[in-house]
Amino acid sequence: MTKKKEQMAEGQDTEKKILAAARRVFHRRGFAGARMQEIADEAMINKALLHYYFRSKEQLFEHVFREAIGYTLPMVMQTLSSEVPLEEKIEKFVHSYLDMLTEHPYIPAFVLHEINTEPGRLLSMLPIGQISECDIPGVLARQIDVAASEGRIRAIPPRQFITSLISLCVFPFAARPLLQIVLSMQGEEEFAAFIQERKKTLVPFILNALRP
Amino acid sequence: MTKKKEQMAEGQDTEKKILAAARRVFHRRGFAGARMQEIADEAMINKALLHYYFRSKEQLFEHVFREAIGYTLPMVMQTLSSEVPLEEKIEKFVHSYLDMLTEHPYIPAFVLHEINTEPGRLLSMLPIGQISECDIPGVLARQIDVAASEGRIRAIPPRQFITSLISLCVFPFAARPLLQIVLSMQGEEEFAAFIQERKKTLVPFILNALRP
DNA sequence: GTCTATATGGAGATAGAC
DNA sequence: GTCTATCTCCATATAGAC
Repeated sequence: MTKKKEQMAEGQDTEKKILAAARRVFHRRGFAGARMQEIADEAMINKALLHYYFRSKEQLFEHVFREAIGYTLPMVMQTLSSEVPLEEKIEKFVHSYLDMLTEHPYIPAFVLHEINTEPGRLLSMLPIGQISECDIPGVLARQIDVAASEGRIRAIPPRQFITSLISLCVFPFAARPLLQIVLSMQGEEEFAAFIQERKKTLVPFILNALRP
Repeated sequence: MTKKKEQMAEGQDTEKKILAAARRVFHRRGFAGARMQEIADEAMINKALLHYYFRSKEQLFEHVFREAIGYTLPMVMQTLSSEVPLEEKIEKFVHSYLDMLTEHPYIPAFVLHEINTEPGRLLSMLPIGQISECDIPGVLARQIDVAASEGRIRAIPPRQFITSLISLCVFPFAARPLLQIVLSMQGEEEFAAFIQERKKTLVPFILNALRP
């Protein structure tokens, strides 16, 4: 292996280490609360290297933010706007979403905060085209209409249904520290058990809510 | 009116103006993102006055945070741990909570962010004693048990039920900017209409979800 | 590519006149 | 109580050696 290849390999590795560290720090503290020094420490490299790889804090943040959106939004949109039957779709959504959030538990609080703090600047980082293109409310409106006319479910305003579906999955992760107090569940494992239990109870809860 | 009284009156007025401005700025930007200068500008006073009234940014923040908790948590705890029948309690909770959040729409995102960012420091600002004292899970566990044994509802783990109840009310406010895109509702009034609609659909949704 | 050292600006906080 | 001016520190960012 030549010196050059070693350097390249190191370089890619460093970039990955930086991104991993930046992810953790930005997710924990948000853009305004994050410190480049803390990111450098977590990546075990020098602060100056951050600027070598990603020019500015702003640009490093943009990577992390786009990545967070990329992990979550496409799955939500694809699942909700697909053509599988409504009942099956609900089950699939709850399971996929809770699994994904278990892997990335800090994304909800992170995205919600940033989107509320700087709506203007961050909206440009969202794939608005994709979002309106896949037309979740439209697809679900049709599915609800059909299912309601067949008497399988009660009618419900599609936007209310979508909101409820997402709320029930995402909120526990965003509110985790508070929930752990109110429900007296301390520790990682207890919360994980709570989410597993939720996977089982949420599907019948929602299906029942729609029952005629 | 003496000079002294005028000064006192001015003083109280200034303190109120500062708190009102601090509330807006902290709610929008969070602790780390807020600037004392911006608070001073919004209050239309000098930056130095902030420190005259509230020694430090930290202390000013503590006022705003405690106030936010005070607006929201007591109502939630009292409503959920009261002894009214379950069905009635659900209706009362949804209405009171959505009304309160409509008045303070930025509190959810604010509190969720801060509690995730600095769990340790902020937990000391929460009335932990009160929370565990009123024992929401205990009261609801009993109510659910009774209602289930009478065949009025299906059994459901209390902590799952509490989480769902709160999620369905709070999340739309915390996720408002994203929801407005996904559901194409632009503007203040459209969102207000959405919340009013939610008040009507949420109660039957939840009651139905519990039906045997 | 990676480091040390440094420039630069901005934010919280204080001193002191009025 | 309220202001202007200023101090001090810290965070981002860059320069330049290796």
